[in-house]
Amino acid sequence: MPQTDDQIAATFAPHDHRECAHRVLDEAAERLADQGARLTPVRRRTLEILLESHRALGAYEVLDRLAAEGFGRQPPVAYRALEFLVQHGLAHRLQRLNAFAACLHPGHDHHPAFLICRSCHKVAEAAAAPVREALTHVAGQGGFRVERVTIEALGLCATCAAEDAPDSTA
Amino acid sequence: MPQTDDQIAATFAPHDHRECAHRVLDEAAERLADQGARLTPVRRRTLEILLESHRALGAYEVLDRLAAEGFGRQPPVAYRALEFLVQHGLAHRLQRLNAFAACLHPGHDHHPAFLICRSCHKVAEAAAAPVREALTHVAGQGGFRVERVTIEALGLCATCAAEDAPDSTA
DNA sequence: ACCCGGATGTAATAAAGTAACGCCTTGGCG
DNA sequence: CGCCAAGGCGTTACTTTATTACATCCGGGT
Ligand SMILES: [Zn+2]
Ligand SMILES: [Zn+2]
Ligand SMILES: [Zn+2]
Ligand SMILES: [Zn+2]
Repeated sequence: MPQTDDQIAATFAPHDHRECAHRVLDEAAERLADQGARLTPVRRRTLEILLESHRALGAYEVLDRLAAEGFGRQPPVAYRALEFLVQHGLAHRLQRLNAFAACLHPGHDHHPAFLICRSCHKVAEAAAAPVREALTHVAGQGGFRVERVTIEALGLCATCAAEDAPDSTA
Repeated sequence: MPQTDDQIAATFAPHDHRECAHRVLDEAAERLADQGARLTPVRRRTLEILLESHRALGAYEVLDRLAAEGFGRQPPVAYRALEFLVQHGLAHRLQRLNAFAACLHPGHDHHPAFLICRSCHKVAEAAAAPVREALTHVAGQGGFRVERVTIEALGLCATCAAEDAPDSTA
């Protein structure tokens, strides 16, 4: 399974995020090497940018960052890098947000459910298997064969709920 | 519950669609009257347009239709009518498609799961309760309180699967 | 050196969505 | 009736998101 309950809480709770980023980046490099895919500078930098926080970034936010660092400043630069990362399971696209987030569990279940906190805007990945199973069952009864699912939840994370404040971007 | 398994199959199978549309339109008018909301000409026509098929339409497709019939030809015309319908539970927005579909079960569960056939492009509404429950449970273990969910499945409907052809727009 | 495919970069354009404003109708009220 | 407030409709203008098309560059194989 992609992540335990602790990992959901860990995403939202304050933590040493450097460690998150390093771990994922290392795993990413390794996975790509296996697949014979190249982690070029733009791609690597794009992943690093996504990894800077647990928030999802729009393609144009990423593009601005890349452009500021000397990479191309046209939309395809960002879209291509992001698409590459998504295809190789290193990032996810959030439909509700038109945004992208680094995958924190590369190599595991690549179609997780997303939990989006409406207060801190962080995004956590949750195990989608049970959810997908329920959906596949319901659909199957109607003769529909599910191939891909999008599961995104909007809500309030434990950390924000504890603060009880209406907003916090910590 | 919003719909039975039969209703999923019914959506995808050939059927007298006039009947679908009439039934929903009547229910819609009734519901709006209860709520004191007005089903104005643009709004009514927008709903009728969505009801013409079980496919989801983009805002601009709807707009083109409205414009051709003498309504305004600027985006807000379509977006306002669509938003009104969504807010009153008469239509749904599909995140994956950036598109809208008439709700075929107004008055019931207003946050269904959507089953989108990749071949005929029809959209069916499935009972989301069990799915949402599974998600709420998983999220809850991580301390996340789910408030709204988006559940959309891409796949193949029974009718298209039976035809076994890779594509059919019937 | 030559060629090739993949990766970058660009310009240009499409598609989706929103803000802001004015006019007109509806419906309540003196 | 005349008046006003609210809501609905239409328009202009604009923002945000995403794609198409094409030139260039780089690395590896021959
Ligand atoms: Zn982290
Ligand atoms: Zn939060
Ligand atoms: Zn029908
Ligand atoms: Zn189908």
